[in-house]
Amino acid sequence: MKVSRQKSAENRERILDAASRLFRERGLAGVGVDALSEAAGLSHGGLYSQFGSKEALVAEALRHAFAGSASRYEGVEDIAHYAARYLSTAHRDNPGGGCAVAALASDIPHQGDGLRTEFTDGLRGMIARVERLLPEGEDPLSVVATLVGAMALARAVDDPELSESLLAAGRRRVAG
Amino acid sequence: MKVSRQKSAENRERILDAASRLFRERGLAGVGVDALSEAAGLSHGGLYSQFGSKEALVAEALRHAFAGSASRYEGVEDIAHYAARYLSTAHRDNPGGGCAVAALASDIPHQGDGLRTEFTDGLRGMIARVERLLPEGEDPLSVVATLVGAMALARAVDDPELSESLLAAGRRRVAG
DNA sequence: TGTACATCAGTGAACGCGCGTTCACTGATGTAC
DNA sequence: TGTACATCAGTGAACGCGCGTTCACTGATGTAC
Repeated sequence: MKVSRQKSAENRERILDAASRLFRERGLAGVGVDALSEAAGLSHGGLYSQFGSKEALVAEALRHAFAGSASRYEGVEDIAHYAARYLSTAHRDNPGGGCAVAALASDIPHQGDGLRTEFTDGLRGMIARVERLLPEGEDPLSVVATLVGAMALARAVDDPELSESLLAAGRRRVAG
Repeated sequence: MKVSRQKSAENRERILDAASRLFRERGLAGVGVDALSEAAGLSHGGLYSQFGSKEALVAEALRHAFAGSASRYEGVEDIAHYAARYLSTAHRDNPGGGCAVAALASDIPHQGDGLRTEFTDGLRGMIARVERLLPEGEDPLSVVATLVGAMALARAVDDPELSESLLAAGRRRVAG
């Protein structure tokens, strides 16, 4: 059955919310079209009528995730505060609602050009956000590398103590 | 047909070489059993007779990759030299022969306990290697986070200039 | 050293399954008059 | 405002395909005598 324009727009938003969360939680290859449509409360056909292909949906979901990241650090005014929030256990334990760069970094090299461009744009946004908080002359690229690396490793290891140490070491290194 | 013990051991080694390379190049989910056995020159049945399951093979291949990493930095005597080699374009462009930590970091959180333990062991090896090169009091964890983060991002972005800058920024940060 | 035979690494057909995608269809929406 | 009808978001069955895995079989190896 047809559905009102507003309802359709709501459905689209619901798909993107679910997709961007699931992709960050389980990786791009770890979420199928069925899981995506079920999480959004539609049949997979409905999802195809909105996005046309899984790859197109992934690209939009990635942009959606980056838009959320941009707003999440708005009130932050110094790099120590940023690092404390980024390298927190709360962020580590909530990849689905967190930074898409840290969640998907090693997935991206195996993806198509469109996705890599989307990812690069999102990373540039993070770099710009960090740069505004740094003293003149400090390189935002190495700070971002440290933040992303520490978070990715803290999520990967199976030793909680080592995980905490990685976060703490990253915070110290970045905040000086 | 049966095969001599030596031939069988050679086959096992050949499978592990191919698997550890392919997994680092395409990710754990990106390589199927057929691709693995073809790369090693066996049927997939032969692969199963050696390893029993894909997950068991992945675990052994990961250990195999880490063993290679351990030997690759043997001659290195200071951290600047280590960083220059690790954050080189040669390493960036050869993930299949490079560091498994950087290649697989964000794959690992979605894997079973055995693999996470294997990964954690490999990461500890890298941390120990870095620690030996650092001056007293410097934290090897933040150095490793910077190295891994810079490499993962340099491989992910689609802008060659940004990629080079990420490597260079990491080298500067680590080497002082 | 030579013969008989059990072993078992490797073969290849077949399995069920979930993947991404297609498509004929439905029926409320929203437009034309 | 009321009626007629074209639109199109969403449904659900079906598709081919590649996945990981199983298993009856093969035949050279390596052992027992």
